[in-house]
Amino acid sequence: MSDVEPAPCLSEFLMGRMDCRRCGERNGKLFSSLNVQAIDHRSLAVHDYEFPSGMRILRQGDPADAIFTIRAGFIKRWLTLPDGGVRIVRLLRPGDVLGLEALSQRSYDLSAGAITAVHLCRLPIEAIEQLRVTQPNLVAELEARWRDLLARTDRFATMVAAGPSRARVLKLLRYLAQFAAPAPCPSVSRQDMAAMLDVSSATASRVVAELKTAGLLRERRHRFEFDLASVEQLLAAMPRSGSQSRKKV
Amino acid sequence: MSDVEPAPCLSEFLMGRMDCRRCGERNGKLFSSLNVQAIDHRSLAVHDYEFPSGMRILRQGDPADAIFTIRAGFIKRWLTLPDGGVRIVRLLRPGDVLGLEALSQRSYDLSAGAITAVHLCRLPIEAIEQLRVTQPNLVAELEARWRDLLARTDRFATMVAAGPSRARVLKLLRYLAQFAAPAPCPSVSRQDMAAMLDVSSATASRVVAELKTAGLLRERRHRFEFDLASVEQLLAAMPRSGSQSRKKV
DNA sequence: CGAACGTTTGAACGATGTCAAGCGGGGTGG
DNA sequence: CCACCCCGCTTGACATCGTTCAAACGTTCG
Repeated sequence: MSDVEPAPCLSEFLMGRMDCRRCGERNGKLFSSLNVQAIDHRSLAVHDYEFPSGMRILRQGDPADAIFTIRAGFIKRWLTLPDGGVRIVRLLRPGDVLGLEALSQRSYDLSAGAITAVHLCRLPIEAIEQLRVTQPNLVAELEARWRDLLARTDRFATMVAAGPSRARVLKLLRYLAQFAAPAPCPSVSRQDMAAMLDVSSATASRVVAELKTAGLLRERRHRFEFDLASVEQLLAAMPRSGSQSRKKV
Repeated sequence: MSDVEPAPCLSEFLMGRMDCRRCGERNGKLFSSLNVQAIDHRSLAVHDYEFPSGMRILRQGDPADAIFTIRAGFIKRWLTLPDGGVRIVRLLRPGDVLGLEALSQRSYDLSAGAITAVHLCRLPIEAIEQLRVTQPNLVAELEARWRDLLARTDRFATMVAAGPSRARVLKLLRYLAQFAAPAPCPSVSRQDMAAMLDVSSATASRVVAELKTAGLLRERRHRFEFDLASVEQLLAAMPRSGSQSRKKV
């Protein structure tokens, strides 16, 4: 599942103009406290898009003129190192906002790509700025999203992408299952695993392959299907599941 | 430099009541756009504190009723894993705000400790909330700080705490020097290095020791003194300075 | 002066990254 | 519609790196 070349223009995947009222009904959690009807839909259209799995959505450094609410599917955000290498920095899921940095910067500082097929709404920053003055709760909403993003990043770094390599892969599976719930756990390419965990793709491949031959995991239709308890058990049985970490503090 | 036991009460380190006007003069960058005189100093006192190196300042889970601006010194923030292990998640420096999460949560979600002697101002959240309504730029200021914190965390995880263990230690030294500038590079305990980089303290110790015997680094008065160029050079000469990372994306 | 703790250092095993070759699937073009 | 090709996955062999374990040293603090 490699990344597809960038669309010359997002409009290729434009589905239509959104009716925010209806969206609010369906996705109670999205900007829950927000009265989206306050958006001046005449001048600032909210459109929704569907991207196929693997599609690049944002490129690091792109001019940032909108944020996106994720209505369905999973997204990865990554950065490109000076040497050309790639590191995946976080995952986003339905209910998350993609591209928050657009609200205080003029360019995206991470690339974004669809891990699965994705459905999202594009909100021009002008629309948000407009709401900011009329909707006082929006400020708290945004603040909570920043905080949540940071906390998730911290947790991922310490609880998933740390410890012995093989353990990291297992922890990633556990994380993915919980992260995706109630949606099924999306399958992730070995290379993406490697880029998330800082392990070699060979190691990622080996661990997954071993789980498969042990009958504990299967991969069908771009889904990982496995028994969470078994993975937990393997992790627990693992010699020092990732802690030469000092206990005393 | 282990962590000192928690102070029963911060007031032990209370230096006095602050005059925000004078503080603003000295630290142009702190909440630069902010008119701190708008704080009602009668009811909501701003006090400043000095902590010795090693002192624990905040404990994960503590009730969060204030943020702190860092006027001098360096601070680490860490989380305690379920198994009791410790992972240092980020560093803060003069000009940073400690405990931003207090503004949208009722408890701190990371512990904080002084890496060096530290001087900070305590701002009750009530004071900030008060300013929020009178000072419209404060919202943007806070948003920028969240964004910055996240970007720094991303960068640290990908550019410092990744790659071969020995390279991580070197990258940490490079990072520290740049991070601390123009202040001198503070020395960091091998255990803290280990907790930041997810390597063993033995490895951290070995790399530092080797640099010392090579005459490239010395540790005096809780300072690392070394030639940045030499460390860069070592890193460059390092076999694959941390990239089995895929190039193509 | 003793105890506690962190650092240093050695030795050895195990884990993991690198390299390389073979396989398989999906997409493209004939 | 089929064949080929490209790319990612798999898998083995191997060398190296890094963790673990353990012991000794030094320093700080009581």
